[in-house]
Amino acid sequence: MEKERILSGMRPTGRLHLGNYLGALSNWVKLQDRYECFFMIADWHTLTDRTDTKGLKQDIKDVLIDWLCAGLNPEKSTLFVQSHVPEHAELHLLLSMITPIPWLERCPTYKEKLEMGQENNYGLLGYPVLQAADILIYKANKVPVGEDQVAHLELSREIARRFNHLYDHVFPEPAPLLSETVKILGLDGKKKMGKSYDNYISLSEEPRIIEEKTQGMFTDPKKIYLGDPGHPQECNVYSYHQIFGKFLGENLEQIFKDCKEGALACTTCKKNLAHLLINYLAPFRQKRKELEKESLDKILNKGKEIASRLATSTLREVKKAMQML
RNA sequence: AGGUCCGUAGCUCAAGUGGCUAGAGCACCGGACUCCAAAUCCGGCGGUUGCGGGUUCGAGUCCUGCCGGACCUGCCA
Repeated sequence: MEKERILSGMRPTGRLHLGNYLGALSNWVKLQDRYECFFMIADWHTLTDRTDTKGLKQDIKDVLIDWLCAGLNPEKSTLFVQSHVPEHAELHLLLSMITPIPWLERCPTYKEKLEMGQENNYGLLGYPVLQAADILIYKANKVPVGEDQVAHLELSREIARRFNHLYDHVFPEPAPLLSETVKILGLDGKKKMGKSYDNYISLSEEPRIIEEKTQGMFTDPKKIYLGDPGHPQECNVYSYHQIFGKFLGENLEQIFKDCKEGALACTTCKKNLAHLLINYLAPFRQKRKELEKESLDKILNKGKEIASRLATSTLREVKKAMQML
């Protein structure tokens, strides 16, 4: 029986951080064996809010390197850059003709971005249509998404349905693949980890920087003096211990108890965490060092080839269905 | 293409009819306080006022050209 197909993507934001890894990437790695996977670096999508394209190439490379460090395997999965397969754009154009604007205007992410003061450009409004094209051009059955992406995926399904109804049954409706992911808050303990909040730890972070950053983490505001009882269940540093502790065999119960009794100083607790993270990330740093020396064009070229073949074939079906061939 | 308005610190905005060294909040950095961090209190950094000309003793402010942006009208893609 044929494997189901998956498409997912990330925007080229440069080096990835723990949030990217725990929230999506580590899950992708697991999906590789069960599904036929297409993983895309969405450089076109990033243009909706990035006009400065200096450094974009490096950002793409950095994302790819981190993917490989995390365990994405180009022998198993197709890793490619969106703009290397221009068929996405052609399908996007065709789909845009059957997509009513109100469908796009009511997207929560779109409305949020506008409220944030982002420029209301054509590409931003059409973002979900391009996303639909990304998915449908590979006839992906499943799309691993976070909660925040469900609405956009719903739109892809509607567009697929509409196309199938108007022309011919070309597209399978892509279903969301919700998998349990680890949510990690940023170093500030307030917002989710994100590059733009500057509250992250990169997968490739230098040990010295990891020490500095963990030292600056937000802790329990009720624990002022050394010896004060802590509240580990509400402390962001403890939640990091919970996430990463198992990898180095930490005794979580002991930490919890010591913190609660005031026996564990936050400084010590943070030093331990830094040590933990440095060890946890050591393999990433090691792997990156090796990969940085290599040319990765081979991987991207292979990805482009496989993706293009499929994309071209789907696009031909689409145009046939529309009586354009 | 034409018309109206606008452009001041990284961000949001101040600077009566031209007039002292262009100010404040947020952000950032440092200090105090903490085992750290946060909160709070001090202190600091930060500007060729979009660019170039002009009028004037004196221009962020007035005139002009360009650049950039918002909105309106036309062009019936």
